Amino acid sequence: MAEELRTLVERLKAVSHPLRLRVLSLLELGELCNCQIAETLQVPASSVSEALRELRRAGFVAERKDGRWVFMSLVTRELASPFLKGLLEEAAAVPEVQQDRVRAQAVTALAIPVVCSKVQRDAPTEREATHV
Amino acid sequence: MAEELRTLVERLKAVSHPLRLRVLSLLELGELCNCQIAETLQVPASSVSEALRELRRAGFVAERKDGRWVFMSLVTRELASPFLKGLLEEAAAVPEVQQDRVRAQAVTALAIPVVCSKVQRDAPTEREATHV
DNA sequence: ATGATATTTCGATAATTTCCGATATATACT
DNA sequence: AGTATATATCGGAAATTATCGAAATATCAT
Repeated sequence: MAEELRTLVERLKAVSHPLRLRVLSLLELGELCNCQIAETLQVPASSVSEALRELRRAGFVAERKDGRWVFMSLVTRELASPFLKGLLEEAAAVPEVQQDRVRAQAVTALAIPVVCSKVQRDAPTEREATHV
Repeated sequence: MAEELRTLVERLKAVSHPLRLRVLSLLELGELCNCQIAETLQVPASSVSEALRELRRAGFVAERKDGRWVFMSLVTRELASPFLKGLLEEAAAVPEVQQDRVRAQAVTALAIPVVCSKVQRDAPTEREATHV
């Protein structure tokens, strides 16, 4: 063990960001692909991709490629981290995060190709949330 | 309860910084004044003051004025926060933080005026030890 | 192969953060 | 009063980060 100070700070920075924190909390529900997250959070797919890259660099998230989709999930070993465990617990109480989870359930109920085409069409133009 | 996303992110940002994290961890030992921290960590007193301001803004730290000294301490209510508790636990395992605590014990063994004059003399010249 | 589409990287600007010496403010001591 | 000293604030240049459309890359479908 014996984590370096810089490493711990980098991990903290990785989650000190609204989008990245929301993405991290979403992944508590299980693995999701980039487009499912983009659709759930109503943000550009490139922003989600960048958020996931940072979360991966910090060691919180792992990827599993399946065809043209990349499924991201929490690294289970990380869930032993007292800090991450506490953070996820605290984040789960945040209203925005809870709303995201409701949206995610609607999104994951659909087949992935349906969701992703939807992202292609909607994200750049429509920015008003479909309620919730 | 029901913390806002923005609030949680601000709290995370406040500790996503090497100096601020070291200061926060030092305060686990008990209340310390600005100059004791500056001497312990060998950084300019103004940097410590700014670090403490951010930690105060985030709600982690409270001040108690006593003459020309300002003693800072952890807000005990905050220690109930799962995230902060986990973070402090994880930080306590970091070698740099452990070394800081050893230094702090030497510093707090001295009378405060002695320590503070020492800071006045030393801090501006010694620059080689700074990371961050 | 051609086209479609999921994801990543790039580019470029704007906004924010960092750092610390210098200066200001506040209290103590004589 | 004046001097000393503890802390806070300021200034402002450098570094870092945020953002998202556009372009690039990779895979699937026909």
